[in-house]
Amino acid sequence: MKTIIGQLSDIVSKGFADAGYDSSYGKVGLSNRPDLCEFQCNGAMALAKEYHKAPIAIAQEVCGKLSDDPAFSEISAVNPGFLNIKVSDDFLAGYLNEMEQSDKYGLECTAPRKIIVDYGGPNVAKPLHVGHLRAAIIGESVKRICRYFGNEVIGDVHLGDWGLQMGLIITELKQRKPYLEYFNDEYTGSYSAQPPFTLSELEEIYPCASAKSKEDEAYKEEALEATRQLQEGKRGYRALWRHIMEVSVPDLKRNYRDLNVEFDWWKGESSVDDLIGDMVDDMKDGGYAYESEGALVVDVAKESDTKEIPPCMILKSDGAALYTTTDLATLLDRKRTFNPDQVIYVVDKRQEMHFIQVFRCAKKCGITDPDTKLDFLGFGTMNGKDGKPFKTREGGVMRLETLIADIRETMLHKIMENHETNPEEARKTAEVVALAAIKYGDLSNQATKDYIFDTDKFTSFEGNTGPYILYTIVRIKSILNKYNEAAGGKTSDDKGLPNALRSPSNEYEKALMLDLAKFSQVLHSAYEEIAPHRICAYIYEICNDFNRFYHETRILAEEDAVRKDGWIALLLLTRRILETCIDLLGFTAPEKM
RNA sequence: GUGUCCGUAGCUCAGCUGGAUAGAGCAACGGCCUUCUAAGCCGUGGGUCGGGGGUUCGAAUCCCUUCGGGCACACCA
Repeated sequence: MKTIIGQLSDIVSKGFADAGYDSSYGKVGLSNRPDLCEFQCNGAMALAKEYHKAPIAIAQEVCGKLSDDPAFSEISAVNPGFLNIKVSDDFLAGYLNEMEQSDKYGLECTAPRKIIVDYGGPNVAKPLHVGHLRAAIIGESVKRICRYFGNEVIGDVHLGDWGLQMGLIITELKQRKPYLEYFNDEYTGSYSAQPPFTLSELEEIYPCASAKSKEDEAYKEEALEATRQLQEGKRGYRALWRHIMEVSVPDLKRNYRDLNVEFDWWKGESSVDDLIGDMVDDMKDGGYAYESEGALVVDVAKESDTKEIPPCMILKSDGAALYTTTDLATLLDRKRTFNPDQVIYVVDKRQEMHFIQVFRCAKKCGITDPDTKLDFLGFGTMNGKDGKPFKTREGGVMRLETLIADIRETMLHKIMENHETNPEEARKTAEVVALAAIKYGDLSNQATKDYIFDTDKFTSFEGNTGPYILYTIVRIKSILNKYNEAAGGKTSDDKGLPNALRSPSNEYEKALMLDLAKFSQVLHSAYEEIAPHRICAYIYEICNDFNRFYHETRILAEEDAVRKDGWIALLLLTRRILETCIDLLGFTAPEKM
């Protein structure tokens, strides 16, 4: 079904046409003066010039053609030329009832496309830290939004498992345990099934090696050489690599599960290693790649560039692959295995230049089809309250696990303070609320901007926070459950509940209904702009309007059964819309809190 | 240096393809619980939208300029 704005635009456009004007000026938008009207059309002012007429005169003519339309309870022409509109109660109730009956609340989807969302990008052998949080949260939401629109969507974690960091780990391990068979070139037997390190050892090895390489030139050389040998297929190193993956990947999966983040593909840089050789040859044969200062590069600059875009480096002067190489090969792999219409990269915005180069290079060399959309959704830095990148109190990088545990702890305390519940139940609730606090805190900000991760703010029950949203949903659930119990229902199954909405009986109810009616409109903007924060702003508005309505209306005590059932239907739809939205954001609501 | 993003209330942020009196939340102050979860609701105060020009009937929004900040500028990822 058409969005409410679409439907109103159709009506107003007809009014313009009936009055003898170009109907394309009849576009209706949300009111920016809610005190005056619910919707508005500014077309008359834009038309004034073309017809050499006062805008208010045009608006009055159009208004005259529309004043009897049953969709409006009020339409007026206001200086200098606004058309102010209030929809009729019946129109609104009718719209919501149609929504209620429709799949996805009447959301119109375009033809399904194949989309890959590339988010995550964690390095194996390195614990997830707060730097990975935004990619996970935003990417998961983007994936869900794209999927809701009926697209075939793949979430790919795209592990960092093939670069210098692997060489560094191997080098450090060799220094510590040179006697291991992996370092013996003469060894031809099979390697141990048991990894020669534990997860915590591995997590300690990488930062240690990384630090050494920055000070010790020879050490770094060795690591580079080890990286190259690993990529060339040296047996012992490949075996070690498998061990690193065995130890690391399950831990990553566990961490992402805690965030309610799920990937369809657990591919990585290493997955495309065998594609690199041919790909590079093709780039050379096609005349795209040439040697520059010892390295193999492809020019990607364009005349329209406002700044110099350096050539895209395909191979380093020592012949090893790098970030760009694996990203290009990944695009090739994606084309061959999935052939997506669109690939969305949810990555730190500091990497924008890299992706400009990769995208251009991929198109230029035919690695990606010309009509495949490559989108870079660069997100900003997560800062602490001091406005500087988020750190632990000691100034180190905070592990994601620690952050989550801290927030859960805070939530648990607050829940225990507010209600007496059994500790086990409180703990589970705290986990659910904590996740909402973290995710909503992130997603309610525009992805592209830096934001301040303020634990006190995000875990607060007041204001524009995840817990406030959840609290509102829990309130609704509570009423619905009580209604259901009183009616003798035994489950919280929606099927037994009334679902026919009535015309609003007061301004609070109408405000809530208008919010719900905007669902499709909001989702379209969130989808088209790849902007989850639109959904946050939307549900915050719903929650505010619901709580006002709630405060003004004694629902369960209402004696008029028809009216009461209408309200229950409204609550049910409100709850379903809210739950749909938070699911798109990547979190859930508890039963109680 | 070049490019790019940003600058909105004391703080954290909205503001759709230009529209009417620039909005929320937090913090401050004042109300509202014998009634469906007060983790709520209602109200008060708080702004030269960094500065200056321009386009337009109309600018926080578009253009130019200036100041202040973030970030990026080929052999890391």
